[in-house]
Amino acid sequence: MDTISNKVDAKGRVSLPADYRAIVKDLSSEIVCYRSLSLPCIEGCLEETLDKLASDIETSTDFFSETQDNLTNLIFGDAKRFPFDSTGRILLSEKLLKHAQITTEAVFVGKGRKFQIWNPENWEKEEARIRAEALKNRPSLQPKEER
Amino acid sequence: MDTISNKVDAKGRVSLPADYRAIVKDLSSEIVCYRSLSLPCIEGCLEETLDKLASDIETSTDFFSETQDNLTNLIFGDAKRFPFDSTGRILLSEKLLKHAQITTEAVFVGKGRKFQIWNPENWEKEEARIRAEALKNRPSLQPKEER
DNA sequence: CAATTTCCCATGATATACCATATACATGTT
DNA sequence: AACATGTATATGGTATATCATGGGAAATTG
Repeated sequence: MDTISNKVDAKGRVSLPADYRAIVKDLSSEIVCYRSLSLPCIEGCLEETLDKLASDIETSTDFFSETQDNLTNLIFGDAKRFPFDSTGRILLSEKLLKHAQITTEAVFVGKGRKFQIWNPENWEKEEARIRAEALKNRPSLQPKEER
Repeated sequence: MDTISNKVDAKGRVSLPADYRAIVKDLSSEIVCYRSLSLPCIEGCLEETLDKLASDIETSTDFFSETQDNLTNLIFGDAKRFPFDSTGRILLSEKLLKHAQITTEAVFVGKGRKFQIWNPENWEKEEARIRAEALKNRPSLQPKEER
């Protein structure tokens, strides 16, 4: 999956890039979005992905566990279903847009089973950061003819 | 799923958010609410969820099941059915409202199989607390999210 | 019979579904 | 290679349906 930038209109509507939609659509007609815990971006995935995470938590802790309580609150309290309209758009909420500082342009970044939605400037910085990080951790990948 | 704030009128009536209702309604026309054991909020779920909890504990071989048994009894003693009116509202009792310190505004927080109802200010604090906690413990969650 | 509770209808606000246009992309043709 | 044509996507706007909420009528209770 690649990185695609789409416009966000005054109502907060964005087209989910066609490539993303194709993967999602026959499985279900809606996706689930929530604020990233550690980054200023929106995360999206299929509902089944969240369900799986939830049942993982349920089986690893008991009904009265405080950890479980916190996690389910965090995940399900923040996540929301976003159905598509007939042209393949979703209507993002104020809360999500604000968290990701998105106003008129949204960048979709594929992450395998999930994807992220960024403000263009923030994504640019984040990508640079990730690249720098990757190079630092894998010196062998660095071009040698540089010098 | 999702967190939604609705008004509580003078009679103690609140609309159950539409998204919540959709999941509940065809299963049964009423939900079950009770005071949270550990937090200043109301918890709600389907009756079948409580039934499942009870039978899970009956068949459990867990060493601590006696403690859980007691907790379950506490919940059952407190729980009460709340039917909807024709517009999808429930009438919360004085006891529940007082426990959650709710007067004019009620915040619904999704938790997957159940949900909580909070006083807005209390929820704000609680959410901040949970987020901070989750960030601290993030390393253990990370592997699951990554994939 | 008074007081409380339950039920139902009316309204305004909001979100959703639908339709129309514009843009980009790919395909095939001259 | 350039153009034209067709298809699929993206974007903008409007009508419609749904929901939250307030008020009041009917039913119930003490």
